[in-house]
Amino acid sequence: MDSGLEQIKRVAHLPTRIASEFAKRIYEGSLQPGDKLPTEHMMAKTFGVSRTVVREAIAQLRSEGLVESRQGVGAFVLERPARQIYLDDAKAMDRHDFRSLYQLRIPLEMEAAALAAVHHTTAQMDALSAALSRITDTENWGGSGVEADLDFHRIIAEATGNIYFGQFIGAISDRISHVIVIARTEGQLEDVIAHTIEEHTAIRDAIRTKDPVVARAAMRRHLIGSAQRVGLSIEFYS
Amino acid sequence: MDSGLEQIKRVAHLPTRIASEFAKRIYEGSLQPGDKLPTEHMMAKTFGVSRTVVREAIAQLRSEGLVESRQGVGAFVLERPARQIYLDDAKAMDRHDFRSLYQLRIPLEMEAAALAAVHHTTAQMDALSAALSRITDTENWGGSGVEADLDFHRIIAEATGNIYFGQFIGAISDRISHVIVIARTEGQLEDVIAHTIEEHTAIRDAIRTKDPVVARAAMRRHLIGSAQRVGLSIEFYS
DNA sequence: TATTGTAATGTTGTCTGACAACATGATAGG
DNA sequence: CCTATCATGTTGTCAGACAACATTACAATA
Repeated sequence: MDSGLEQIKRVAHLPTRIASEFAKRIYEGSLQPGDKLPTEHMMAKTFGVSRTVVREAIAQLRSEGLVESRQGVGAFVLERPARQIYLDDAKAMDRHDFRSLYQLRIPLEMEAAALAAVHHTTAQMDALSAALSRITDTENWGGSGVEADLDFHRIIAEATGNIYFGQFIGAISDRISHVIVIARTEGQLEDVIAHTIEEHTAIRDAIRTKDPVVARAAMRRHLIGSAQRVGLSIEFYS
Repeated sequence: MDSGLEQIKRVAHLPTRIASEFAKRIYEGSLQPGDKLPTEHMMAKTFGVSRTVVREAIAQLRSEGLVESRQGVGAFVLERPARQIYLDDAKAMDRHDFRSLYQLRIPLEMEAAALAAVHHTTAQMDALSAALSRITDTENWGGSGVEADLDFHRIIAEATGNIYFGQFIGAISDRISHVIVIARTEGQLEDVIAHTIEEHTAIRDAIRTKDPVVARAAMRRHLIGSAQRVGLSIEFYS
């Protein structure tokens, strides 16, 4: 089959064409979050298609997370998630996956601590101390304690001043968070809690020194300790 | 507003319910890539809805990349991309973004080289040498030369034996590849090429020694050199 | 017997019209 | 001023029709 002939014959699917047109407007900024799309009736008239085609196009945009429809009102452009990286979460994470992702997390978190030592702001140090207090003060080690812990790490990633550290470490945290919840619910020994709190405090203090080497070492110690506490043997060379 | 009342009142959007049902079947494996979905007519009868609702559900699934429709034939489940991590590429990458992503890439690639030194297979070493030959032999430094270069790094990531290294480094490579193409098109000095080839050869040879520390150091040297060659000053502590 | 052409049937793509359900704004009544 | 009702507009769903494409079966011809 001559591919030139096939190209001539193929007519683009109408809903996809219209969905692409609006996606383009959203991505290039001429349609902003909160903006209302034209009514279905108006779009059908403007593009010279049936309302069915318009509705299927909106179904596509909805599925892509770009718009939401409100019955009786219209379709509105959604805020695009600040998140620029997405980790597939369709499959439940088994122990091997967790170990693999944890292994990848280690060099990232260590580098983030070093960069945060150099680049943090006063506000970020305050936020880090607040997260540390939430870790220390929690009465729900496996619930809000995990949230505070992951917040602590996210704040460090943000303090690198490099958005990708924030994005990647945030994505990884989201993916492993429920595994950590389960691990903490199953074992709440007091010395485990005490070590975890001490290690986080040491990281916070190390970052405050502004010395990247010290900060990196404190994070390394915590990640090793943390892995051992959940029975993980992780090979790494950082 | 009492949230219990709101829960009772809210009826889920029909196309979304049907799309979710099929997405579930696809994710849990009862529908496999290549399988044909029931006809629209049959689905409408089975679910007791109009064909419009079914079509909007299929539009959603199509938009999620889970199915493709063939006119006159039916809708078929698509292969799910092996990729489990997605980097948003809606926005063009500027120099600052490139530097930030490169900064994050450094600890990952160094750790990957170390792990690859320990875990590589004979086939992976052969593939790495083949990619190295493609780098060395290319007459199109900015085209197939870049492809070979990124393949080289992907093979190393795969040789870690940890799928997340492959996924993350692959995602990053896809995102920065066209920037590298442009950089190489703009400057093709012979000593730049010679250094790049020598550094890749050193990495290949270091991984072959099975010594993670040596491999890590070779990758570090390359990443520093590579950054300098494109005029990037990157702060890192690995 | 093998190949080609045609007809029948089935399926997706699009259109039209109608009504249900929801939302908003204006107006009237207390 | 507040509440209820009505009118109008918009999305959600249904039903029917026809276009466009795909597949299969059967007949005609070499």
